[in-house]
Amino acid sequence: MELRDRNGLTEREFLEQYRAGDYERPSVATDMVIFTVSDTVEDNYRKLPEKELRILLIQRGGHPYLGQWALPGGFVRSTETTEQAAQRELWEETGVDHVYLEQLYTFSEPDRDPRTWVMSCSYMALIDSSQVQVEAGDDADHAAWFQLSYRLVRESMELLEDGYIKTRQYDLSLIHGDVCLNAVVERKITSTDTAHATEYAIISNEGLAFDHAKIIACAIERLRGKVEYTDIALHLMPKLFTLTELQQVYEVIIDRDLLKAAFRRKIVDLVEETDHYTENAGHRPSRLYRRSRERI
Amino acid sequence: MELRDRNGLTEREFLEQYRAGDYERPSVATDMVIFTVSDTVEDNYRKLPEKELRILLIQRGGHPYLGQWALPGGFVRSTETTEQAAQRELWEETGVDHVYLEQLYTFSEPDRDPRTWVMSCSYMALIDSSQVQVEAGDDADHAAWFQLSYRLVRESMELLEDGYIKTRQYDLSLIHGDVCLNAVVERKITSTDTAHATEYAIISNEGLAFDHAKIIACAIERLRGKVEYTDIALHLMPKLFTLTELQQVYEVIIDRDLLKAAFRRKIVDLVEETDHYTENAGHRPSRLYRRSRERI
DNA sequence: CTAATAGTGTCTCTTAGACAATATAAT
DNA sequence: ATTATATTGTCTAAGAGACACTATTAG
Repeated sequence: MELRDRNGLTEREFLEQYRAGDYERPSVATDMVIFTVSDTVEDNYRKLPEKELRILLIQRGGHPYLGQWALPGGFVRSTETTEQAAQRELWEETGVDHVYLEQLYTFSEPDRDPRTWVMSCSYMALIDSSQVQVEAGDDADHAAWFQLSYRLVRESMELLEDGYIKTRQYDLSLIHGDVCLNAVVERKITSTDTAHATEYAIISNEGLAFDHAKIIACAIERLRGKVEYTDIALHLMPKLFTLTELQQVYEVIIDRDLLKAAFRRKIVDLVEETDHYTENAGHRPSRLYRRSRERI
Repeated sequence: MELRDRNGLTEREFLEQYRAGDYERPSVATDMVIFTVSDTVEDNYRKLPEKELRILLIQRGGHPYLGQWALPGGFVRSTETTEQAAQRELWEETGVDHVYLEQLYTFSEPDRDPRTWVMSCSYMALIDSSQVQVEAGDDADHAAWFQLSYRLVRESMELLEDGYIKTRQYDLSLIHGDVCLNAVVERKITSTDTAHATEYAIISNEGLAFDHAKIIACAIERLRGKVEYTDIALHLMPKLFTLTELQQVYEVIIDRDLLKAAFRRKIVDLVEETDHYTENAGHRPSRLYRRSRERI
């Protein structure tokens, strides 16, 4: 049972004498796309407020990208996983603790950070509006919630001998008060008999630091995809909500209107009725629901 | 336009004087789950051979995990992306160049490698059987294709106050000749109003190095998921194939039989007819298809 | 002819899309 | 009563599951 390697060492002996090589190592950071949904103001007392999708950004106080806006993030420590680092970062920035958290993608272009070799393991977090207390973090941070929109603006397809290249350009726009950030992100899918790859590229970018436009694009696409076939959207809802509110959240995520009857049939198993109703709405009250504990 | 930070430095000045901190950095490796599909031998001249799903493993020649089997992989260099490292590794191990390649997940438990702090950015590759020339790599490598099976063996659900914990245990079995590796991987989904997380854990493990049982489980689940709604399976097919072969590949991936008529309706848009047919089959010849260049 | 697979037709049941009808609190 | 939303019903078209029937080759 005492296996020895070609130098005659047992595993214990090998590990005791092991010294890490002195080849270069990257720094590894986590960057987080933290989503929430908020109500817009509505002055007609009878009308329901609309929903908007927001993410948290932090204005950079030092080089590089001084003054520009970046995703919250930080370096991973040798005593934690990337996920724990993300959770720590989330807590530091928002004071929120237990949320939906999902790893997205690891970005590793060697020159993505001008300082040094930094990989970013990105995460997506969903927090419900009732947990977003203040206007986020301490003011020193210049943290702010930006309204997000992400729209297809160009689509093209090139046919090759044995496959195709499909290119889609999306307009990413982030708005917080007077601050308006804009980027165009391209998603290029190459698919031939012998290869298949998806690449993101930043075509234009105003005010977003690093390659964060790519990371945000990646997050929205994941969120849009998962909304269709999971209960992920329910993690953006408070404890109690109406079905119309839930539908609004779906609509703001996929950026498309849904038919009420079909929507309700689709999500009926994801929610549970309660005996509570909305009050003082200026119209017929709506039953309140909560996330289902059964199924899925 | 010349922004200066709190020390009065411009970005160029800042980057020139920048020295990476001396905090600890992880090594980052890529590990690859390389899938292919092969025919089993069939002696009845009339019967079609069955398909089996295989992945490439390499027997370790040094500590740690001496003699055990590991995924092909290697460290990422500071001049390349993780994806390029994966491609390089793939080329070194199989001599195959352009294939379907997809990032899976970054594993970062600090103690996942007993030598030092190593994160693994894992990739899945699909190569078609016609590209698998020899029995893989040089013999010195002890590389081998293992037949893979991954089956749900236990499922349980615990209801909580505000959610549930769903636990699934899968039996992972890898066979190559007389070598038989077995592992049980648990997938635990915790979902409450305030949190949501998916964790993998290795319950038992015989002969697989590191946390590679987790990585393999992650890859199969991704493959199974994507088979349902993309044309991913077509990257496992040679240039020309019959619809029955394609159905066999679907079946071996999802480990379930499909109905012929329904299957053909489902994939009709993913393939294109050719004017070629199988020959000498001992029964009615079958039309050969190729991957569609249109659509999707 | 026989064995084995190839390929197509059709019935049913379920689901998605579209639209309509009815219900109800606050002012 | 009016307004705006809540909730349910139904028609249709499309799709998935299940099964059966016909076609075609090597030997």
